[in-house]
This record gives sequence, structure tokens and C-alpha cells, in this order.
Amino acid sequence: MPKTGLTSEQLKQKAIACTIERMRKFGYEKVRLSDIAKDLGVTHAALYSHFADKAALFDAVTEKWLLDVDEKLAAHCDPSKNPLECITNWCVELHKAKREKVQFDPELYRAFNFCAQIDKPFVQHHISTMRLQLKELVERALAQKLIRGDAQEIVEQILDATTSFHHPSLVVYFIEQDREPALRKLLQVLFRGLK
Amino acid sequence: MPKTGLTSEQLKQKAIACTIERMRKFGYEKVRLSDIAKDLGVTHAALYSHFADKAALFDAVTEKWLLDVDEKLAAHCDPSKNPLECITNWCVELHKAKREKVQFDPELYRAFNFCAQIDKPFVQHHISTMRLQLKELVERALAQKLIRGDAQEIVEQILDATTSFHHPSLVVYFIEQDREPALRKLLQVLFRGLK
DNA sequence: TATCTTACAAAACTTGCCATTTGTAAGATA
DNA sequence: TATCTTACAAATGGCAAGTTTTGTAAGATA
Repeated sequence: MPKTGLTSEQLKQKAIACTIERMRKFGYEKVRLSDIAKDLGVTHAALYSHFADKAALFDAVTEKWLLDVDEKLAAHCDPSKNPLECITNWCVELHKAKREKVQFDPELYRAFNFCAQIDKPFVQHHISTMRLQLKELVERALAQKLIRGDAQEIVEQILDATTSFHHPSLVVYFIEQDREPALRKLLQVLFRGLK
Repeated sequence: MPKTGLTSEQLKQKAIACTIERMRKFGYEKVRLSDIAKDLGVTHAALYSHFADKAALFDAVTEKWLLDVDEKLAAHCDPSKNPLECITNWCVELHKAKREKVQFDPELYRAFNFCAQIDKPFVQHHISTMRLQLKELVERALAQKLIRGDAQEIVEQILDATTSFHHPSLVVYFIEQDREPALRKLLQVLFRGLK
């Protein structure tokens, strides 16, 4: 029985959208609950019926972006294609996702780094989803004898070796350069080494 | 013609030592020039005859540590030994150097991260020294046909692939774990891939 | 009964002032 | 003449006031 004409879920989504807009415009430090509430036509206290606290609202923004990334990555897990190519494209996609966020949405990206603490459940979910996706690709490559070794160990090696292409601090540091070719070459060397 | 009985260089070194001691004890934010000066038995203004400003004193501390690291790494460049083993030990040494700094000297490490901007000449010097050392090892490995490819490209690949083992943010993140075995295995895979 | 408002308490963030620290200049000393 | 001191100016840091923002509780409304 809402008073706003919106369901709880709709209001949540609208609140998230408003938050993103204000983060983009003014930076996340300047996002005020009263402003968000004003945009939605309610008082700030009403937001507490939908979000536990301000952090939960920010978390929702981050979660949304992480789910987007998971989806983008999932598109490269097509079982009909060559697994090694899939892994390469998967890593390149991850690299690009982080890169584009930094480049085209720097304010949102700062918010993301501020919020995305490793211990939060939705971050854990994102990480384990990524590991699962990558592990499946690796297992497929192992099944087709394209590489050899222990699946889990190889997953960690790929993630470790490509850290400089997807870790936030490093993506920022190299933001000027087009490092996609270097990433592709590095993966080729890795795959050769795992054969 | 010093009034302190010390040469400029000696006083500089003493100032650096006092700075390190105070950084360790109280954190770098609380290092006061007047305290350093008191330790040396001069007024704070006297320090400006030896250091351009406070930042220059802090830089000298960082430079000292980087030169130490360069020296440690140089010890693994012995031409009589197997180049691939040297590269492995070199990378492990780099990993350990960063790790130990974080673990046993966290205050000094914070100071280091505060000071070590990439654009400072002594940081540039450190980086180019490291690249030179590694390039020589790679060239030796190429000469002995242990691996194949372009020396400079391989240097960058090794540094990229091992970023997660020596980049400050990541070293901190994994500080609990003993990742030396993982680093060694990763390098083995890389070397196989470069054969 | 979930969602909202009003009213209020707690926490975090400004603002302005004073104390400390950093940096400079002019001159003393070895 | 390089190094140092004294004296001073500029910048920074810390604290206490008031203000804004966040979070809570009690009750209204659909």
C-alpha cells in the first residue's frame, strides 16, 4: 500500500537512478539523502523504509554495476566456441569494463572504489561468479586438451597474471595506453606455457 | 666550513636517519622539522641549507630505500648462473622486499607510498634500473636459447604478469598469504610459454 | 500493515580562530 | 663562502561553535 504510487521495488530503482545521476554530476561525497528524497517527492526518512541506511543505497548502485559486468562476461562463455578464445575475450572484456568505467564515468568509478569493499556479500557474489565463469572455460579447455594442469590453479594463475589489466589502481595508472594487444599476447604466452 | 662538526653529507645522512626513526615511531604526518633539528643540535632553519624543503627530506628517505632494493635485486644478476633462475629469484626478491616493508615497517611504508610519485627523478631511476637489470637477464636467457622472442617485450610481459606480486596495493591486500610458491609457478608457466 | 510524515537525537561536516609548523631573508660565524 | 641563527611571514593543523545531514521513534494514512 504505497503512498507514492510506486511499488517498493520501483521506488528503489528510482532512488538508485537518482543517486547515480547525482554521483555523476557532483561526486559521491555530495549526494544527500534529502536531495534524493526530494527528487522522489518524499521526505528523507521515507528512504529508510527501503534502504537500511545510506551505505545500503550506495551499495545498491555498486551491485547494479557489478551485475552488468557479470552479464557482459557471461556473453563470452558460449560453449560452442574455442575455450581459449573465450578466455581471452573474457579477460579483454573485464579489462575493457574497468577501463571504460574509469574513462567515461570517473565520478561513478570513485564511488565504486569507495563502496566496493571485498567483504560485502554482493562483491563476494561477483567474485565467485567470475571465478565460476572462468573455471568453466578452463575446464572446457582442459577437456579439449588445449592446455594441461589443475583447473583451479590455472584460474588463479590467469587472474594473477592479468591483474595489471583489471585491478582498479593499475587500470587508472595505465589509462592513457591501449593495452589490449599486450593483454592478448600475454594470454597467448600463458596458454603456450600451459600446453 | 661546518659549525656542527659534520660535513653536509654526514648531516644529511643523520637527518635522514632521524626522520626514519620518527616516521617509525609516530607516523610520517607527525614528523616535525623542529624535532629533527633538535636531534641534530641545530635550528630548523639550518636544515634548509641541506634540503630544499620538507618534501626533499622525505624524498631522500624514499630514495634510500629504493637504492637498497636496487642493490638487493642486483645480487640476483650473477652472470655465471642460469638466467631463468636469476629472473625467478629477482622477481621473488622484489616480491619479498615490498612484502617485508609492509609487514615489518608499516609506518615507513605509508610514508613511502605517500612520497613515491612516479614522476620523481629517483623513482624513475629506480624503475629504469629495474628494467635494465631484468632486460639483461632476459637477453642472457635469449642468448642461451632458454626462451625466444623480443627482449623488451618479454621484460614488459614479466613485469605485467607479476604485478599482483609487487604492486603496493596488491601486496597489502594479500599480506596474510604466502604467495611465493604461486609466483614461482607462474614464472615457470611463463618461461614454458616463451620457449 | 507497509509506507510515509513529523519530531527529535546523534553524527558528520563547516567555519572561524588561535597555535604550531614551514619556509624566507638578512645577517653572524667559522 | 658555506653553514648557521634570529626574526619574521606564510601555510598548515587543531579545536570549539554552530550548522547540516543522517538515523530513529512514534504515530498518521492509504
